[in-house]
Amino acid sequence: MTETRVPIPTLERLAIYLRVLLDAHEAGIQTLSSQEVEQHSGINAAQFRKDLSYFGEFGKPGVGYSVAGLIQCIERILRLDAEQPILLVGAGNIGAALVGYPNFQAHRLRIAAVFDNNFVKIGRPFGDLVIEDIARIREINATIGARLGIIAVPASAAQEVADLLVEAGVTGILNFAPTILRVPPYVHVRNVSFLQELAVLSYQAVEESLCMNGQASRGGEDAV
Amino acid sequence: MTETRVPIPTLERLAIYLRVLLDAHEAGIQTLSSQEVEQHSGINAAQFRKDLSYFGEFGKPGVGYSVAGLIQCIERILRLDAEQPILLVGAGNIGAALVGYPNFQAHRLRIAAVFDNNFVKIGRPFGDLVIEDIARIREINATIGARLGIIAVPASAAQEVADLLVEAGVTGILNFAPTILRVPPYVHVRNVSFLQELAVLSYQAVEESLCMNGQASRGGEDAV
DNA sequence: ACGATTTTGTGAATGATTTCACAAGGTTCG
DNA sequence: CGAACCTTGTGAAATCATTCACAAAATCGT
Repeated sequence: MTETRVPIPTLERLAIYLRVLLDAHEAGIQTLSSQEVEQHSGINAAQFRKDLSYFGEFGKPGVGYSVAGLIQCIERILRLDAEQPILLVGAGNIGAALVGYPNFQAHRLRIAAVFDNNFVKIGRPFGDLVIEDIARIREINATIGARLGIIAVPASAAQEVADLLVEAGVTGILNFAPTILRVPPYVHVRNVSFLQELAVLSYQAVEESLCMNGQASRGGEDAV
Repeated sequence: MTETRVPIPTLERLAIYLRVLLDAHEAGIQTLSSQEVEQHSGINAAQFRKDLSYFGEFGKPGVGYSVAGLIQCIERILRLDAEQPILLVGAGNIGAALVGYPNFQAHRLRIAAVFDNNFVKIGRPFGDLVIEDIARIREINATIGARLGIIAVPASAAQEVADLLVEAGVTGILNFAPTILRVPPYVHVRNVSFLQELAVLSYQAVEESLCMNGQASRGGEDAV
């Protein structure tokens, strides 16, 4: 195991393995081989082993992986071994879905505060929380110390919110708004776009590549 | 442009380009060069050109791309040139966020029906729609003819719902439940996992690779 | 009309990720 | 104990994706 940078696809799969392991643990299974993980995750056994090899050696040849042990290791890798507070900005439909999402708890992810800029909403209850004024985000996160933030506001406000989150000390942003966010290089952004996912499916669901060759201008006005 | 299979990353980016183009169109811009698209999308200009090259030639050397023209082309590629009906299963928080999502319209994606298995919910209004009994999904899609479906139910019910969607004629599934779905090979699935995204961010947001090397068994019981 | 300038489309080069294949370590059972 | 059997961890090979770099095409100014 040499000291290389961990590929992002590996990190993404780590979360999948964790889910499989938690399910297995729930079911009382004590040990799992990479082969069995493949069965449950759909991810190639060699891939699983190589993914883990970026972080150390966790299995026993001839036996497999201790479910409980590997859960702990992956949780530690992903910093999910201690409760991870999250700032949510945007008390709309998506925000409501997130605070009501039951699966966060199992991963020790906790939405610690909700913010909005709509003064009608501020002060109202939202799940277990009360909606706070976005203007107070920095002040409030001085107490919470969250490093993760979620942007669930319209695209037009997303950049402004991103700036505020960064200023409040957040270094990882989950962005639901359909915009490219500009952030300092040490801040990580992941975008979730329902539209993008559906667009890809829309293409794939009709596999006829009727691949229209042609020049640029059609329908609309010509270029220049 | 040789007859290769289109890479999935290319399809994902197509949706991003479309958004940039729609924004530019809104702003009254008539022409865009690949360089300018890079500025607005963060995606390398050469990447943009190569992505398009899988489908044909859409630009004019020395000029760039007709915004209106390219919008039409990408919409046609992604099958977003005609209204695309979608079946939503699960009238919970995530379902509510989706039916209330304002950006679908601009992409001619329309949630055409909502289903649930909870008899308390069936018949109630949900956005502009009325919640239908999941048992009637096949019958109802015989009229709608949707090829896309969204699963927004708990993980425990997701596989069952996937089977029903496939039976109803859906060939593309957007899955919000944290499970691996088993579907026939001609059906495409895309998973959206908030947990996965946050887990990756959680890792990235603290870049100290304190990389614990060690043997498998720790904390819990030994393997076997 | 023509040289200077711009920008496309695309083979080739590079880089990243996945898969293979196998030595080495561990287990089981006679 | 030792032979048969698993399963891991990992270099090497194969596959896949991105970026480079440049010929060809279009425009503009004179």
